Amino acid sequence: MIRVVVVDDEQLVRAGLRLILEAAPDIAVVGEAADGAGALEQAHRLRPDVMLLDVRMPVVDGLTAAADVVAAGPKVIMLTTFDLDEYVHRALRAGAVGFLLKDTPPRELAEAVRTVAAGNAMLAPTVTRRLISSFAERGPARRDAARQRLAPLTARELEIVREVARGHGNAEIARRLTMSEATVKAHVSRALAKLQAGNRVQLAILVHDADLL
Amino acid sequence: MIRVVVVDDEQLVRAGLRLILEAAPDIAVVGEAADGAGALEQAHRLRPDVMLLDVRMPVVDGLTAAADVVAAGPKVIMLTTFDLDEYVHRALRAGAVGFLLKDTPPRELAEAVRTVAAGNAMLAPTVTRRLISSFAERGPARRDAARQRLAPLTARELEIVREVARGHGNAEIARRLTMSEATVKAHVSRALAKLQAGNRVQLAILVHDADLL
DNA sequence: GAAGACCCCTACCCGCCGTCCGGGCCGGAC
DNA sequence: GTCCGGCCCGGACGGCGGGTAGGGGTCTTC
Repeated sequence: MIRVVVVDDEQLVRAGLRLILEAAPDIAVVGEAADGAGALEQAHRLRPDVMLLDVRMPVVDGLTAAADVVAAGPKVIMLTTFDLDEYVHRALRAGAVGFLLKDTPPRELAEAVRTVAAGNAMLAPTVTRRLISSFAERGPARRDAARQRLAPLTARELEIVREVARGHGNAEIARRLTMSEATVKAHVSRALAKLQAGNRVQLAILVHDADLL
Repeated sequence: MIRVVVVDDEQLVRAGLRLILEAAPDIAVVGEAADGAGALEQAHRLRPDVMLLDVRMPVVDGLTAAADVVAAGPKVIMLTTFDLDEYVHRALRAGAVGFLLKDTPPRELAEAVRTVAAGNAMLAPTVTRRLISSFAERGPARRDAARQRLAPLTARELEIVREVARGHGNAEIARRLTMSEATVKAHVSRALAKLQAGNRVQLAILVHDADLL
């Protein structure tokens, strides 16, 4: 049985959600709250599996409460009428694993609760669409290219280049890896040649684009 | 009526998908193909609304064909047995708006076709989950912090620091901005002091985190 | 209109970075 | 065994990078 708490400032909405969810045999609504503060309190006291959080609420809104609720244990599904980008960003950064519009069909809402309880994620289709495009654009396009360029490096060379990318000087790198500064320079030089780079800055950029830290 | 083409190398799978989809009154399977080449041909000839593409196929696999199919018009939903990260990355970069596992329930499959046809996106829950976490991590958290650190720089200093972040040497920067190399050094030096950085590499990292190029 | 603040530019000195050269070590090929 | 190639290490030299000091320009502020 999946234990759910419903949070919304409008009692009518809470009642509606409760009706929808309790129609499912494997879902039980064990609590309700009317704002973010109440949500957090319920999260600690009832320890539900899933929490449905309205975005806009008086006093403490859902987005503000989300991070604390997530930290308290429950999976969080955000509910909203408008899928504004800013809402989505903040919600996902806060650790929410669901983001649904209030016009979601009842069956999908129950399905979302199950999906989230199982450790997966569920987003409204429009949200998914934009998440994908933001991923495809600034996604691993450059990252994979950078990794491929770094491929010819030796394990040791890569290790040193990563230190370079952290902004460390040769002397410091030498201390960290317990070797002579001259050796560090040699490795850096070899890396520069292999990657056809002129600067150690360019090495750092490559490593950063490749996401290695 | 949503017009769909099903692409899979196994005839049995194609037949199964056709059965599932044609059970829906608003979906019609208008074609089939057994590999990526066939998929592309059908995409051009039949101009379907949606194309279901298996990832692993002989000759031309689905991931390779996806980009061309997308360019030809149809929305693409990828189908696979395993949701490997690499598959997902390539598929989304190729422009696919759906990524489903083959164990998806029939009802959801039809729903995915409708969702995609309507211009939205549909991913398997496990895929959504990882997409979210990759988004939350590399969110604008660090970007804004970096921009704030760069704030005290003057316009000119920022301009020069950006050149530094591109991996250019002082002499080259001097040529580009038509000034003396000594001047470039002075600006860099000021920037280093303001940002409490020890290296020009650290400047480059800041600029990159701030997303300025 | 003079002082002050800020920005932009320049010149010189030193330390770090990068290059070139070479040696020791291990693996496989024959 | 011997040769060969790749990888890791080290030393000595030239050039680039960074620190310091100072001059000129414009805009505010009194």
